[in-house]
Amino acid sequence: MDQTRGLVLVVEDEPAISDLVRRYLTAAGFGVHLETRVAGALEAVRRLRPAVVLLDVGLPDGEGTEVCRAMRDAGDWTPVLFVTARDDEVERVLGLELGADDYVTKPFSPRELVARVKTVIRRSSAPIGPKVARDGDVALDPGSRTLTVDGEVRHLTTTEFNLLEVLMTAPGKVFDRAELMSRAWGQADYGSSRTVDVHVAQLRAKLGDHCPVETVRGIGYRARKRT
Amino acid sequence: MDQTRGLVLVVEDEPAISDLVRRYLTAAGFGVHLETRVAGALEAVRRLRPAVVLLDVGLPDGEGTEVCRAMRDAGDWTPVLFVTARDDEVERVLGLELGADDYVTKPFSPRELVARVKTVIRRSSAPIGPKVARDGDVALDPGSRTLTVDGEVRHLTTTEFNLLEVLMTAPGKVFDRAELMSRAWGQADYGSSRTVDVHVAQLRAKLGDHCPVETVRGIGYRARKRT
DNA sequence: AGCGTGGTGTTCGGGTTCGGTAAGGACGCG
DNA sequence: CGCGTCCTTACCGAACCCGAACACCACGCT
Repeated sequence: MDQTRGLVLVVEDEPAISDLVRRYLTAAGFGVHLETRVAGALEAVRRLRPAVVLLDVGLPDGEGTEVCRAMRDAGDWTPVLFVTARDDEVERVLGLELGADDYVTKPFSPRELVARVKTVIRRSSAPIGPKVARDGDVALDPGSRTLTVDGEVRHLTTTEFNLLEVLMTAPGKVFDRAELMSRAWGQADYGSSRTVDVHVAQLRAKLGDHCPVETVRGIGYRARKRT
Repeated sequence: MDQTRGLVLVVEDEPAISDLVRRYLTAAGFGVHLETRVAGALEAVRRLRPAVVLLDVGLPDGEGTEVCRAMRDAGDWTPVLFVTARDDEVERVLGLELGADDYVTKPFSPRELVARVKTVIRRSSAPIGPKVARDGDVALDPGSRTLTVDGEVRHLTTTEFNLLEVLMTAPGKVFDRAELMSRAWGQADYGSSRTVDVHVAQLRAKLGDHCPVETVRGIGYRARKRT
């Protein structure tokens, strides 16, 4: 098992899930180390210096969120990807305080999990410095989760920020609504709902003329490409 | 039957369903191979190397889950999409035990099925470079769904873009009107109407002299072949 | 060359689909 | 209980597709 792409620390107590995750991650070229408790997790992070930590929220001896918080308190900003059982845990996990990088909800598609691990790594291994997506006057900082327009900070809700982040980190690329749902909400929704549209409208209202999001009729949306 | 978007292996014993699925997938540009038994499925996977496997859970000679498990055990990570009859099969199929990539429950809308197949393929395929179809000054980018002529962006409607994309991704190949309808519109039914001609006219109007679409009298249209 | 026929280019209005938006309910949080 | 946020629904205007109708062109025949 070579780990050409880096080591993933998996903290998960259910063997059924951890086995599955291990198989997929190793098949994708990652190394995998497994912990089942909060207790051992922190120690493992320090010792192994993984590229990503995959954290189950519900563990036998505590919550995965504790691990993340402890890491951040110790100055460790290794990317963390949460696995949540219920949707209503999502809000808590994705809050500003915690510093989670992404999350997936059970039951999840293993392949999607791998895809998210890859993107998290790619994001974190990008050139250091203020990692901001920008478009003219608009600057988006995923680290502090803040948006500045004309040098002036504007408040965005969690959903709005996620949505704008997805769009602006791939300028020019067109996302259909299902894909936006999947990326910004963490769950796929193939029903015909106008949720995405409403939040895009919110973004436009808040950003005014600066809003880089444009409509692609019949398909979805995309962020204006900087030329 | 050519398969511009890849081959889908459908394992399904009910002809009513498999016929429907085949129609929609081929209309969407996928190649389709049908198996009705667990027995033949594995062999087909090995031989045909499909881009996706669409597995019915309930088959005459076993469960579709066996196929998935056998594939994974053999080191085959081809994306698998399950079709389940009952909701309570979902948990078992998705992630928790098996490593399916997605699922649909009967009865499903064919449109949704196609959307999911596309999603699964997108997730599994490696990060894509900008694959642009070009002809001289004309460049077509499927990712951003933009058309540039002489470096200047022109707006195309969804239908126009799809049509031009179909033609330009197979330069030199002649398409009759029914085939164009099927590829660009995603539906097979075709009365004798002049709809295609109208949109070709629109393309020519928007692209002017640069338009690579030429008429093949008595047959249909083709994109000029650049060598 | 003239002419006829079948195929194609083009125009245009009706009907439909799609996206913007506003209003209201659900939910969690303080 | 008030507040903020999210999601749904319904309505409306605009963009767009389609089909028909008509003009035009290519080709073959006399």
